[in-house]
Amino acid sequence: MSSTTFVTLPDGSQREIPPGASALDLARSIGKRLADDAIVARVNGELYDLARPLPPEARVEILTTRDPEALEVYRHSSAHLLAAAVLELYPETKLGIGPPIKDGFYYDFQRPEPFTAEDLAKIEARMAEIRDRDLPYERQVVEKQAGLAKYREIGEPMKCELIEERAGDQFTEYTLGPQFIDFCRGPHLPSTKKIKAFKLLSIAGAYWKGDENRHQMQRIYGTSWYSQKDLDEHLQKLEEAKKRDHRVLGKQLGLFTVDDKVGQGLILWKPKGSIIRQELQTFISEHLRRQGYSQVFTPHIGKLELYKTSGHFPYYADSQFPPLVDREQISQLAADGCSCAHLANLLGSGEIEGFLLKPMNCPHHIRIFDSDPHSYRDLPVRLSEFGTVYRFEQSGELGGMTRVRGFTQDDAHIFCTEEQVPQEVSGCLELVKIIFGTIGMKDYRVRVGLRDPDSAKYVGEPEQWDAAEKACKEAAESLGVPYTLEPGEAAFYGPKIDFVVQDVIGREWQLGTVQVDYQLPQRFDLNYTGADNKPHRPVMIHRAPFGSMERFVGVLIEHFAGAFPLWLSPLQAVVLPISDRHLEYAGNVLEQLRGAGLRAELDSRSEKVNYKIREAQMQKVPYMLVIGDREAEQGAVSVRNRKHGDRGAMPLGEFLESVKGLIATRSQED
RNA sequence: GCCGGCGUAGCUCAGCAGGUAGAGCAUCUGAUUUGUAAUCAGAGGGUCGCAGGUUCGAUUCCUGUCGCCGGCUCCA
Repeated sequence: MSSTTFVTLPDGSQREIPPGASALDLARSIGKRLADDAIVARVNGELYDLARPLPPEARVEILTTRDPEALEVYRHSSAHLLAAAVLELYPETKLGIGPPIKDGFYYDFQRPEPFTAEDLAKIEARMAEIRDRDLPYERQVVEKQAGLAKYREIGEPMKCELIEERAGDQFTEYTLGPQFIDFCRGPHLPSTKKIKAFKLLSIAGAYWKGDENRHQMQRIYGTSWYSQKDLDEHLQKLEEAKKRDHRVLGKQLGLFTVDDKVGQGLILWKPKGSIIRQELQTFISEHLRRQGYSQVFTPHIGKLELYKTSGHFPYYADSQFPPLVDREQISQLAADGCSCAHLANLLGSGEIEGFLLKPMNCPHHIRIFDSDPHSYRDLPVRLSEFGTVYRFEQSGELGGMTRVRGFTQDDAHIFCTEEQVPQEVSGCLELVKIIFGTIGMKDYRVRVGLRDPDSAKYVGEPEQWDAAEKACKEAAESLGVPYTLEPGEAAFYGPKIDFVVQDVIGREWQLGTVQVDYQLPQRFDLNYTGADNKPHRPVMIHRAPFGSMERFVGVLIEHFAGAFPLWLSPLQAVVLPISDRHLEYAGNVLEQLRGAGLRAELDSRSEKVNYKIREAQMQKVPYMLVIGDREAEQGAVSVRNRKHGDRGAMPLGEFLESVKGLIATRSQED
């Protein structure tokens, strides 16, 4: 054992401290402030508890509240505090896992009784009590077998399972007070009193190890922060987010509705929402024409056989509506004594011919492509359609516009030669970039879904996969935004590039997607005649830059907090006469606004302007045109902008020119 | 699909330890004629999600069902 510990600090300076000294000792020797702010240490690249003795030679970095990793440790320790409180109050509870997560932490518990909201308050109070006891989080190294025996004895079967799976010959555990002990890699805070502000937020069900075949546990979610102020701000932010929720705004602004008499997960677009959708479709159609796409229309159903050929049935039978079967066939089966159970089996296995509500548009487009012979000179053929598809999502997953059972994709399929793939993929990405740029959506991430080499669920030749994955990676690269490679995230027929955004409560949604497919052309035996006068197999690219109109508009509502840019606003201007004697001129103004192509309305109610303004403001109408004596005399309008307030009077013609310009360029300003 | 919570007027919500309900906003009517975020008054509006059960009596308690919310699982 060396007689001194040599420490190198981040600035390169070196120190010698007594052997067995900890990072906390080191911090104290540097300064009280640092010691107070210290959360955890990074020692030779590994995170160390502050109290853990340093090795003889150590590069040490003290992590304080400024470091993101420190916050994770802080929240991990908060999770332990939660578990300790739960065990004190409900000793029969069994522990699962309790990691930190974005903005907080959770812990999974198993207990016969469900936790209630009142329990949560009790647990929170007990957490505060334990926190005030100033208990240290103590790290211990134990031998695997001895440790296992101990956890078996205290009756923690899930901990035993984890130890069996994850531990080497030794593992670490952390205690908190005389009772609480947890198999845990750590590190943790030095003491509970470091935890300043926390709140338990919700209870939810969660399968043990995320496996729906295992038992279900109760997960308690919480959040913790370095100060009450930070916590309050975070809670405030959650409140604000609720107001931006597209389900709330969609109702307030009259954009869409879901009616259980129609069915779960089926969006009814109200007139105002329909305008937004229509504008988006016009917008994208312009770019499709520019990029040489052809538009097609196809029906909502197709023969089951079609989807057997494509492979969608039976791979995805569970998430499809069952096939539509004609009456005669049903009667025949009944006459043959077919039971309901048998019928269900036959339907499930696809042994009864029928029609399927289409889960995807590609088979229809493929049949259009194949309805004519093609030469290499024709390629690429780009077929686009705002095609509505139906998927039977699990009921617990449905909600708002982001997860639905019927939706319209801004879909297209490109049939091209293998050589054309890279160029076509980047063409698709360019389109996505234009769309996101126009909308002003910057917070999206790009996910390149690659095949998982271990899995057999993919179809196609490895060489083709390699080529397609390469094309996707290069295209993502050229996009100039950060992207992640995600093995195992590919579609079964090919790699893909996805665009993922977050909603107001932090959930991620996939929007646009570009997928390279070598598989379907083969399944459908597609051909084109090459320059060598021989048949060749085309490659298909599936792409939908918005993903679906439903999800995209849902995300857009939240992105704009309901205040859509002028070109997308369902109502662009509202005319507000001050009194009845201005009605005639106001009607005149309305006519001219509409004549210029604006979506405008007249508020002719006998209310004060303030009242009308308030209403228009809450409806987030971009322009309010106040009409009084002065305006009527001068042929002017007084312009109030929803964001900038009173802009003063101007001639109507001038106003029209300015908004027409903003609309034509799809400006984000108004 | 699973776990938990919730479902009262168009909306947001109150109420009921079991005696068939109330506010604000919205709507309608009247008055007011108004200058940049709510003028005043009056009226109408609910088989308390739906179906069973317990009870003299259920919006309230129980069961089932449908839907919504949070999470889990899934997501071509």
